[in-house]
Amino acid sequence: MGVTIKEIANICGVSPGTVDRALNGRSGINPKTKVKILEVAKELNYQPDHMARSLAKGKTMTLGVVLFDLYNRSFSQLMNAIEGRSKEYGYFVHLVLTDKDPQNEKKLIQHLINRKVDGIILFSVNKGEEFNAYLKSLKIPLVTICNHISDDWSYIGINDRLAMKDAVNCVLDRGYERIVYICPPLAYSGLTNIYTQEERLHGLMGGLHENGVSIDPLIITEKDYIAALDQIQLKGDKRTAILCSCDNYALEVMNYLKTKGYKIPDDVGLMGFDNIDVLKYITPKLSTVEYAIEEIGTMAVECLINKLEEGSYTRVPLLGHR
Amino acid sequence: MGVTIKEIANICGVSPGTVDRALNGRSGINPKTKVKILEVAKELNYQPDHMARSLAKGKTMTLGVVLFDLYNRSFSQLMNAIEGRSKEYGYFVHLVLTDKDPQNEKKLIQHLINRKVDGIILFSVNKGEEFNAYLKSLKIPLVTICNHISDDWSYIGINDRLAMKDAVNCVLDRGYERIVYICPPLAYSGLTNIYTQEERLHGLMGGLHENGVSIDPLIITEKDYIAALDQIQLKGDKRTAILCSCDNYALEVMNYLKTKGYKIPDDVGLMGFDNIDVLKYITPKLSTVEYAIEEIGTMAVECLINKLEEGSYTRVPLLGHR
DNA sequence: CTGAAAGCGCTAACAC
DNA sequence: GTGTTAGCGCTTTCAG
Repeated sequence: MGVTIKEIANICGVSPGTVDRALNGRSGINPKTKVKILEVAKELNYQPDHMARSLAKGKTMTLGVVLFDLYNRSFSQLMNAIEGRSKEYGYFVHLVLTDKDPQNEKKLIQHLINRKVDGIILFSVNKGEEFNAYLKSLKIPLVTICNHISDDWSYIGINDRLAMKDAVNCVLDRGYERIVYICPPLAYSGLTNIYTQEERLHGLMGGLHENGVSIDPLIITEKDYIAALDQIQLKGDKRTAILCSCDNYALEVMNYLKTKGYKIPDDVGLMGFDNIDVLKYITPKLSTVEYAIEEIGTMAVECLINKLEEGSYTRVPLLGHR
Repeated sequence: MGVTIKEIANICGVSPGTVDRALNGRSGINPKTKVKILEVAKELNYQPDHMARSLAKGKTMTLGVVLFDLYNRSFSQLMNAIEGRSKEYGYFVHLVLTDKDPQNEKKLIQHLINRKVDGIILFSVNKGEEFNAYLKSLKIPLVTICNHISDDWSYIGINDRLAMKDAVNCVLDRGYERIVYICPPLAYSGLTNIYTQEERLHGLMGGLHENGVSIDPLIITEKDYIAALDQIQLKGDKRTAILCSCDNYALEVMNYLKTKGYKIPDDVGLMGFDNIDVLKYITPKLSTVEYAIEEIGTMAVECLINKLEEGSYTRVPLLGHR
């Protein structure tokens, strides 16, 4: 197919080794022969075979990225950021989507290993000791994002707990006295990795039980949370606010509230989490928790590449929110 | 690192060739030795080195995917579909994002070539004879999506022209007599590949000049189309409809109209294109043109893989819309 | 400064 | 049926 190092060597009357020296700027080569080789290479539009190089060097300059899907708006923003930053460092990405299926995830990680990616950025659906041990056995640099697995790995994310607590305080300040919390993933508690969601729940509970306040929220974990919500009396003597563990749910709830004729935020309060970019088109404005999702992506890349090239993980502080 | 075919050969007291036969189900091997080899392989958790295999076979089982970005909602839906379908066929994807920069795109395509992807799915920002010749020189199976380049390649997309024409007719039926068309990409006419946008424009013009109708639309191609729109008197003796070449613009326009206090669709008509999934959360409901964006992705994968494995492109008819 | 040669791990054609 | 061997294209060590 393409022109090889060998052909260039033949044409220049030198050996493949010398061509390699010229092409890769290694030392120990006569400037004149180097120039000539480079000329010929350019002439022939030589393009190195990445595959062969990787095999020889044992390094692929590829990062594996494991995400749930690209439907959730945050995930595509995340991926966009990861792709961009990786490219800047000369690494490229190998994206696999698990669809939140733990078995699938294991298979796909194994696949990335077989493809000899240099490192992995993992938004995991698996959890637990066994899985952690498996990851360790892979002996590959790995950075976890959004869902924590264990302290064996760098973790990039925000302080979800604190963020949700702040959100709760904000809601209480506005005078709501009754809280409905929507978080379907909690139904998978113990089954899959819902670390982020659990953190947010903790934040919720924390916010509802301090500073003299003590409110017990009504927690909805049904998959069909709209149906569940429909069973609840939303207007009563106490003003109700519906908090959602992410904007996606909040948007669905908003649609529901609209069809029911409830006014937001007067009749019912509503709050999301993530500040996905489409919110700017939504009316009424949805209250939410904002943080830099792209930054999670870029930090993950930097942390991973740092590990690859310097040999150690950098400790990344939890990112901010507001 | 991992256990190799050679080690297995040693352990089983056979040759690497035989191990290969067992592992890859090739014929000409004693069932008994095969069983033994497979056992040992499983025991040692043998994992084939994809890199080495690719080098030896000259096939990577990887598809390169070239998109603008993942910000546009349609693009992430597209990518999600591509990843999923590829996986089903045992191919994996190598995603690169051009950010609509033609030079960048060329660089990234070259990169995919160097990585020896088996085929490419291309949503191109480049166009023209020269670029087409370049693509041909690559001698690699390639499928174009959304933006047409030339008939040298399979093209997967919808009949944008007809779809827009239908949309226009629909708008006219509703009694609007003045049309503003928003399509900033048209400013790049001749510079980058805006095939899809041009088709939509043709559809628009077609719809406005037939069946006795003859309306000249006001076409806005400014990057800051909101500012441009702000210069225009929207309420007058003739009812105005604003058509947008995609939902993204329509959403921005809707925000603008809301702040100006215009009622949609009474004061001003508004129509988008794409039916991106977030529209279901938008009020008032945005009129739009719907088509199966995921299908473009899956068809592209199938068309490309068909070419890879059968050796010929399948002709894919333009997909439907409504 | 340059060449020769051994490998990276796997495949496949050709012997035995 | 099985072993041998020559690659795939590039890197790298060791002589010279």
